[in-house]
Parts: sequence; structure tokens; C-alpha cells
Amino acid sequence: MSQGNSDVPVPVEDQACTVRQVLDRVGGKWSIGILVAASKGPVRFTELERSVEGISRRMLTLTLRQLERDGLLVRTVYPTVPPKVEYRATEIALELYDSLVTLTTWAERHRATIAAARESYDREHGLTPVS
Amino acid sequence: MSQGNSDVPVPVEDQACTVRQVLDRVGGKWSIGILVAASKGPVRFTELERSVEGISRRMLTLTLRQLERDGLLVRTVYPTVPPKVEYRATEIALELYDSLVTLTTWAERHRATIAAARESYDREHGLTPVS
DNA sequence: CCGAATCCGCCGTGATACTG
DNA sequence: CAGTATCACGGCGGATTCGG
Repeated sequence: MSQGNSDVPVPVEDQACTVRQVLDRVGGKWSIGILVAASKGPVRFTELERSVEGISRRMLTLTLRQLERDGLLVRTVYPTVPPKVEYRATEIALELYDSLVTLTTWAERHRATIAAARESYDREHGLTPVS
Repeated sequence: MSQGNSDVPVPVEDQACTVRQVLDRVGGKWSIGILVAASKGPVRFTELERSVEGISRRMLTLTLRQLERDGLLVRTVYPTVPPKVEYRATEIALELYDSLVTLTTWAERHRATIAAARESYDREHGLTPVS
């Protein structure tokens, strides 16, 4: 009722923008890692802190909030004595993760190619050595 | 010949990292737009400047260099009187764009859902109104 | 026409410490 | 256990200007 614009598909020229929307959403440094961890079932805050290696408490909280806001994660609080909070991936998050696999596949396929391209490029334009 | 490590697939636990590699590569604010424009055939610098709306010369050059370095774009210089440079998407870039369509589809499907989730979230945690 | 160089503001990110 | 608050830093990205 509130929105009825789901029938105005974006023209091809603006697909880039649409992709950017997604990238802006999951493009955070930690979003993917959290999504992956949460996709395997409900997970607690501290578990994530350990699971997603290298993340700080601050960024964990921030990313969690963002993902929750976008409806990619569900936050469940158990008002027990030691507070317990569980995060669970939603349906669309699982679908997203599924989509991400396509990108992973691409990266896998061309990993070596890209690495070679970089080396090649760096050799040529490799910053006139010394000076 | 120089590389033979394409047979060391990344374990599932590190897929997130792999995805991040891709995201870091095409996650730039303008990469997608440029890639989209270049996918339709060779394009000149000035054309891109107009085509990719809102981009500055600096970022166009920077992004172009990065994409060229990763072997996603090919730069061709025509030493004519008014310098002419053309950029062309490579095979893997086209494949990547193809992969990106998957994400686009996801975004399209859940655009409304996510928007609703945000509104809902903002209403609840929407900063205790007034006070 | 194509691009490099410089200056600068913004914000994502990390470290640390405090609360319920 | 599960956050929140504050400070500081680094790099991305924009505007502008100069060079080939």
C-alpha cells in the first residue's frame, strides 16, 4: 500500500546504479563475512566476534545494525540473566549469498589472469625505477 | 606459463574474502558505470566523462587506470593530432558484467522489501521521537 | 583532447574504555 | 554477554589547475 513502484523496472542504462545499491549495501568491509557466518544458522554476538576474524566490536555492531535495518538479518534478544542475542539470516540474505557465489566463481576463474595482468602492468608502467 | 596456482581453490570459509577481492576491485564508486559504458564497445575518454554522469576527471582517470591494470579494460592510444584514446572492455570484464546481472536481479526482486524493512526499522528505532 | 598533480574535506575504520 | 561512547587516523573522492 505504501509503495507501488515495484513495476517500474530500471532501464538498462541505470543497472550500474542498481548494482551500486547492492554493493553499497554489502560492500562494507565486514558485511559478507557476517552474512556468511549467519547463513549457517543463528549466531551470537560473541560468536561472530570470533568467527569474523579481525573485526572490532564497534564495526561488528555497526555492520550488524545496518544489515538488520535492511532486513538481511534478524536480531533476537533473550532477556536472560547473561544477555543473549542471536542473529539469523533472512530469506533474502540467503538469496543474496547465493548470488554472491556467482561473483566468487568469476573471481576464482580469473584470479590468475588478473594477477598476471597486474604484474604485467606494473612492469611496464612500473614507476620509473629509482628516479 | 608464469602462473600455475589456479588449482588451489579457496575453501568455503574464505569465500567471503574472495568476494571481497571482487568487491574491492569493482566496488569503486565509478567502476561499474565505466564498465557498463565500455561493454557496449570502444569508448573515448571524453565520452566516458559525459556518459558516466557525475564523475570527475580525476576519478575517471584513476578508475580507468585501475581497471586497465586489472586487465578489465584495454587502453588504445591513437597518436593523431588531437590525441585520441579508446577504452575497450576485455572478455573477463564482459563476464563480470554478466555476473553483476545476478546481483542486479536480486536488487530488483527485493528493492521494495528492503525499502520497507528500512522504513520499519527507522520507525521503531527511529530515535525516540521528540523525547 | 587526454591526463597528471596538488589541496582538502568527509567518513569508514580501529583502539580503547565505560555501561547495563 | 552485548553493546555504547569518544578519539584519532588514513584513504577515497571532489575541485581545481597545469602539462603534453
